[in-house]
Amino acid sequence: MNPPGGRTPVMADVARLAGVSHQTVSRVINGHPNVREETVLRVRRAIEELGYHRNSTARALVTRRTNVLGVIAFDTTLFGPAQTLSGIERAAREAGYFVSIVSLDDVSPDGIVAAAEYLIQQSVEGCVAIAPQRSLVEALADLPGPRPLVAVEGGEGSGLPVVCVDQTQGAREAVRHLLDLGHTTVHHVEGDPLWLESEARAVGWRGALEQAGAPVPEPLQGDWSPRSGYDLGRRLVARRAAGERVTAIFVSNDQMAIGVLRALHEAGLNVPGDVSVVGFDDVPEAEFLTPSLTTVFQDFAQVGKESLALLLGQIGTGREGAAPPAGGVRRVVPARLRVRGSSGPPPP
Amino acid sequence: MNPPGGRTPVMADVARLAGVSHQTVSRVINGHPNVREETVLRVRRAIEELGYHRNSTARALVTRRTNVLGVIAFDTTLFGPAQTLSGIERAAREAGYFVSIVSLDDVSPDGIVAAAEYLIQQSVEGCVAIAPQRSLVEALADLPGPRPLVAVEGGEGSGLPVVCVDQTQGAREAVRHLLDLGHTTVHHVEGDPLWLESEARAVGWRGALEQAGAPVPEPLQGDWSPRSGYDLGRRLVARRAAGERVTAIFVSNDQMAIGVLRALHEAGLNVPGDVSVVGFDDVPEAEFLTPSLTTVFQDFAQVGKESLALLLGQIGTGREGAAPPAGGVRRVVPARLRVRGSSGPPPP
DNA sequence: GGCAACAGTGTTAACGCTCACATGGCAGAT
DNA sequence: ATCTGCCATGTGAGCGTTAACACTGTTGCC
Repeated sequence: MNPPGGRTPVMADVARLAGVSHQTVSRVINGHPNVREETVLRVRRAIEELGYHRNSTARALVTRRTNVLGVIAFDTTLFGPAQTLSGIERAAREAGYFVSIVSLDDVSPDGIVAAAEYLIQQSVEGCVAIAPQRSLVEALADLPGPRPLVAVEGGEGSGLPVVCVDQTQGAREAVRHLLDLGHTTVHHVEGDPLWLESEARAVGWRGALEQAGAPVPEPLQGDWSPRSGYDLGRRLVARRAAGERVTAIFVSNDQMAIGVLRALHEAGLNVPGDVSVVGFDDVPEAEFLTPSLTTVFQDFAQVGKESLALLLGQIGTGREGAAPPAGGVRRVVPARLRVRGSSGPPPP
Repeated sequence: MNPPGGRTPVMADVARLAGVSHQTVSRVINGHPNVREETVLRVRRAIEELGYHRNSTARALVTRRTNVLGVIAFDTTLFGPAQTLSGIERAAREAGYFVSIVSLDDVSPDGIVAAAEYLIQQSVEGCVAIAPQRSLVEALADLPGPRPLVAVEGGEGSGLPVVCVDQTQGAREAVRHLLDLGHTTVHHVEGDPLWLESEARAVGWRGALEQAGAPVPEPLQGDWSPRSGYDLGRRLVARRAAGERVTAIFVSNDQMAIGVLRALHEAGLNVPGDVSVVGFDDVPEAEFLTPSLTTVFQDFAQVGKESLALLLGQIGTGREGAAPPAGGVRRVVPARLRVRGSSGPPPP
């Protein structure tokens, strides 16, 4: 490169080459209006020639804006979080922000503190927490962590602004769909009991049953994994063998539903002939399982977009010194039932 | 807060409160050895009291190290990339680096240039590209993008250091497994033809057939989606109906394999009785499909770890001014066949 | 007793940028 | 001719930190 000493070029190098002051270079870079056309061109050429790039660190130091947003996530390999993260990342880039992520290995308070510390260290301007667990949301709400902070799927009452899918409504629709088909009740395989989504879906399930005056069977607790679905599916098969009437199962996510389907199949039970199964998430393969899986779709991309919008709103108001929107900001994205082949009328 | 004016406290504020110079504060923060125990304590107390956090921007400016690594990814919602990203993130955090991600919406040259630009803007110290497509790798290798740069799954010949799973070996083992079971040949459903993984697996498939002297049927081109698997599965069913002997199918990923299974099922064909199916990826649900899916496991966590190690190595050598490791650095992580229920001997 | 070595601390100068203000020129109004 | 105002540009300070060096006082050794 051209600049003396082979350093990476700085603004002063560009200025020298273009025959202007460093301030004029700055003006050109930032699109300041009052620069003569010809000067702009000359500076641009110099920038090109030197391969100059603005040092974002120096800029951040003086403007006090890092242009970095943080994302705290729990398990980004799961379908939902991965989708949400992707949505956030896209929206952030469009808004001119960088995204720095930290994924937690476990929800221990220590881990959360460390993550919060980590993001503060990095001087993020704001943060989205994909925080599907009550303990995590609460810890984040109380901690002196990065602010502003928006929670995705965080339950109510934490005081944090929240964006979430209406899990309860989705679950209710799923269960109502099964009841409408003629089932006298619906069994439930829950997700990881620590997750808010699991809780909210269970609430929806129970609500729909109670509203219909249907009996509420004991739910089974899984952990989202296909294996737990399989194990609990076998449990349900055993209950059935013991005389309990199990004709419909609402499973809290699609992966577990796959395990349940497997257990039913092994027991020689037909889906939906003997037992109907409904999942949650609408993973891409749901449609192509055998039978294709009735499930509940969540618009994660929308969740990502909304949470970023909320966060940017907070950053904006924060900067203008206005009062942050009063405690209970909450945006809810609706869920949609997708009826497919795994649900049908009960056997006679 | 205590510091005058309600600003966020800076080092000088801490220094004043502790009755030392700002440099001593800096020493305490950075764990410099030559500070009296009692002074350390006093400074720590002052830090605590003021809620002081080091300004990472100022630090980065003077040390010329941002402590940020970039990750360029293509589609982080797919199983492989999501896993790899997670592995990278974890390894980076352990090494004391922040991770900034940018995911490409498409592989257009423009998009790539924009992503490269974006990361340079952010002054990343290095970058991992989860770049599964030839065009992407080549564009990145040629572009004046962020450096050092490590490619994950990038093919050979780009000159970039590469970490990848041995796709070809995995595919070869899968096909050999089917041939060993007695199949006279193995059909192949390819992934997205633009992806290197797809290419490498096809190479392994063809190689194994040729080595065994088996005929090489025309492969079918998919796009990784369950739907394409389904469509191509129906195509194979049609070929079978037309008299072609199709008893074993090697599918380039598990999602498509699910679609193929569905198509076979719809045609009344039994797996593995009539047709054997082998996938690739070993997604968590593979074991719980009906039948459980024989597939090839890839250790993505390992890939993430290795790529980060490679990148850190480059950053290290770069800093010490040593020559970068000669062109062809390439770390290969082995793939492992997981035999399950979807593969068996051919019908008589 | 004198001198080197070192621990413990302070002083000053960068790092590369933007902001606030200063300057000079030229148009139009007075 | 003088003033006002705006355009185009330059000058200087400062953002908060670390690095280099300078300065004390104590210890150890000949």
